[in-house]
Amino acid sequence: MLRLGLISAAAVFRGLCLTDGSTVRETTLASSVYAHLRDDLLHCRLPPNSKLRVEWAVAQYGAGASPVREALNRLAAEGLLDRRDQRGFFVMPITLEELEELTRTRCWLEERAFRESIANRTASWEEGVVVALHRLSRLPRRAENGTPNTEWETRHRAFHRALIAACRSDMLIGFCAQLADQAYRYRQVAREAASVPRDELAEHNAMATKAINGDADGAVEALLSHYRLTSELCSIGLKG
Amino acid sequence: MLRLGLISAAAVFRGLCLTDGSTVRETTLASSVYAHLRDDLLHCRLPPNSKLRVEWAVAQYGAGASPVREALNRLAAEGLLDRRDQRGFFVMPITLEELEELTRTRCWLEERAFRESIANRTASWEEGVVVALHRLSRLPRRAENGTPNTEWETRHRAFHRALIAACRSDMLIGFCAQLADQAYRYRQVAREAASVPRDELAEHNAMATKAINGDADGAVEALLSHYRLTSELCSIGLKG
DNA sequence: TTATGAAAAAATATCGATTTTTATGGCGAA
DNA sequence: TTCGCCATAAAAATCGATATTTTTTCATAA
Repeated sequence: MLRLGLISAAAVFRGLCLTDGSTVRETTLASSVYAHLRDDLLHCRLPPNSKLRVEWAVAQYGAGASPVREALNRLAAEGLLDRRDQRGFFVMPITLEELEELTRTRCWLEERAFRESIANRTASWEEGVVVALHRLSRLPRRAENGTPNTEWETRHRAFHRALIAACRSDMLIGFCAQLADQAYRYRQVAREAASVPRDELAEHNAMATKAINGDADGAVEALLSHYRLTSELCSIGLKG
Repeated sequence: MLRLGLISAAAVFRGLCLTDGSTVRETTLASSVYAHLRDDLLHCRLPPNSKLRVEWAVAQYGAGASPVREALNRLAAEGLLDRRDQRGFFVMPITLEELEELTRTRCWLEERAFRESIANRTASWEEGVVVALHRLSRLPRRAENGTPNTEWETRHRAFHRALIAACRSDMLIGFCAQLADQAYRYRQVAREAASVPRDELAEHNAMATKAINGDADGAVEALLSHYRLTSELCSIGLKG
């Protein structure tokens, strides 16, 4: 069946290029709406703190209320939306306090995951890190005109996932992914104070190399200062 | 409007005594169904690995497909259900491997949360711990006939929440709560090898006292052995 | 007997309309 | 003005029915 009427172009095709993975063909409308909404939330195309009306989403994504509400419920459970009974859904706010809590929590969890990964490292884990780093290094972070490079973001996410892949806890990896989603929102809205020059490739190189060499303390130090610097730049972007 | 027909008694009243809190009056059908389903899942009244048909839940909880599906989507996002597009929802399985991963992850996160809580302890945090411990100590874990005491479980959860309450990360507290939910399921299904005698009050006392006295290492050691022992008993119950 | 595939049954996913609740906009009174 | 209060509008929540997909059944052929 082909749905017609007041629908956006995005709604026609049940697929999407995701931030944390490749293009996927969604099988249900609910999952399609979920993926699109998630992408719009991560890129802060939906303003933080604003109300997200069901009717708006219905018109925007070309689905009925049922699949839209299912998608909204998922996103609320993941912490990207705030759900209030009888009141509707709201885009989670962006605040300095939340950024600080997020950064703290993220450093705690990623340090543990990274240390476990290093302690349990195998050849295939090492290879995954090397490949992810190589792929990341082949792309510029932004285009010449300063536009963020979506593919770079995808590979960046994949690289950090590769670092902790051997930690032996899918649950912990999932938590880290949730925190990475939140951090992504902050980077988008703050535009990360692009003025400060930064050699990200060197940073990524350092943490990967040290991890592979079994220098856990050094690797963790590199990873955490990477996150803290990013957070600091976001913080500047938020204030300024 | 009053719904009639093939509905269970539970469906009539939009309220519930929750495992991790007191009785709440739910405001929407979706939230009511969510709370009931969650409770049934935590107590393994819905068999692990079994299919959870939407129609069954509709009949069981006396709501339409829309609110039921919203509830199911939330529970899937929280890791209590497995959602497969076009296939439906399944109760998450109970396996030895998952128990081990769960225990590992839980120890990592709770240790961090506990250490932070102790490092940032305040008078009101200490008082919260003391009160929670006292309340827990006033109830038997089981009735004389061996029936688990629901109120004890509630207070047990509250006690562990109190321990990490000062960690300065609601996100981490939320993750710990999710892991506690999972652990609760394992304890229910394994019936926790009740044969082994165990002085749980002493265990709780030890971790609380050490934490309040600022003995972080000792408190963490007490907390983690508490979790590991429980996990071990569950493991025995699962195998046997 | 086992594999195959179409028909039937069952279950999921979705829509369109209705009910219920909340938010809004005057309008008169303190 | 500012506060309440009712009528209205808007939005959320929910239902009942339908469309779509998966699963099962069962007859038939290899």
